[in-house]
Amino acid sequence: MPSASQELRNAGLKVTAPRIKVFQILASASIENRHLSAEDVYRQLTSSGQDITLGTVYRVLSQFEAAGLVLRRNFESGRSLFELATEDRHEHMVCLASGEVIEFTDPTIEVRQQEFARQLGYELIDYALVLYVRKKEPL
Amino acid sequence: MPSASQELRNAGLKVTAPRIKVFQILASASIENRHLSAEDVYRQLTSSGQDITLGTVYRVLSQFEAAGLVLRRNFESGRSLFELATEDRHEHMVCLASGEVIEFTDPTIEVRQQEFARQLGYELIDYALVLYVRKKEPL
DNA sequence: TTACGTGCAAATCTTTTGCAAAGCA
DNA sequence: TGCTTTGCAAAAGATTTGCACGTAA
Repeated sequence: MPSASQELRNAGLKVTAPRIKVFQILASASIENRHLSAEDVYRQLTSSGQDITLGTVYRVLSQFEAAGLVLRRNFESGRSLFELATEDRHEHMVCLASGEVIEFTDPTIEVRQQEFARQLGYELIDYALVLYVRKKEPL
Repeated sequence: MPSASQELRNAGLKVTAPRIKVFQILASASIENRHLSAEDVYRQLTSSGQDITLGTVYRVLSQFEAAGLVLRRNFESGRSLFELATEDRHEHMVCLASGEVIEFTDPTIEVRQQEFARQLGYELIDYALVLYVRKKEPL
């Protein structure tokens, strides 16, 4: 796995302390498949003694997004969630009760949709799928 | 087609002028498959001489959402878009070349996703699917 | 050195809310 | 009449931005 500095350089971004820190937070969150708000990133940094501004976190996240390092999700209204961009496709399931975001993959979805588009005379370039769900209470 | 007043009564909402007006705006937008922001609804009303507050538009839209009359979408960041809830499900296919929007339905999609959510312990409430495609040139 | 990045705080935008007046049933 | 709804304006929450200073290359 390339270092944060390396990733930043590859993306054409000047290497600075705030960018490295934000990248590392996102990278470790990525391992647990978690989506973080700007506030989340900010709190994780300040609570571990790091010195950064919320405004800077927003600026860094926007730059990362523009550079293709990060994806911004707007599942619910009111705030964006950020996740490190990876090569693998995954869909999102959003729990309407808790706001929790679950990632899942379904290899057949893409195939089916490719087929669907093809039948109508189109080539499938990309797609967005979000399931809105509610956790079932055990009876 | 039932009147706005009738729809409101059926939903258990007291019939008031602001509610009727907002419902009618959404209904006419629905014919063209357009999604409106609260601001859009507000402007359409005030610009046609109607007297209403943006705050009231928000309150009415939230009540409609709670009553199941309206769906709130969060496609892009920053703001919600509202559309009248209808019986029929349809997906959207957006042509990246022409910008054309094609509606389509696939009865198997919902079934498969319902199954998927169930297996993970969730109940599927709704989902959003957008295909980004490109028109194939006949060779 | 020099253009770019950051801290700080104020500004902006969307949405919600408290309160008193007005309206539906 | 009694409870709900609305207007008005202020509040709240998320995100952006202007400016002066600091810093990577």
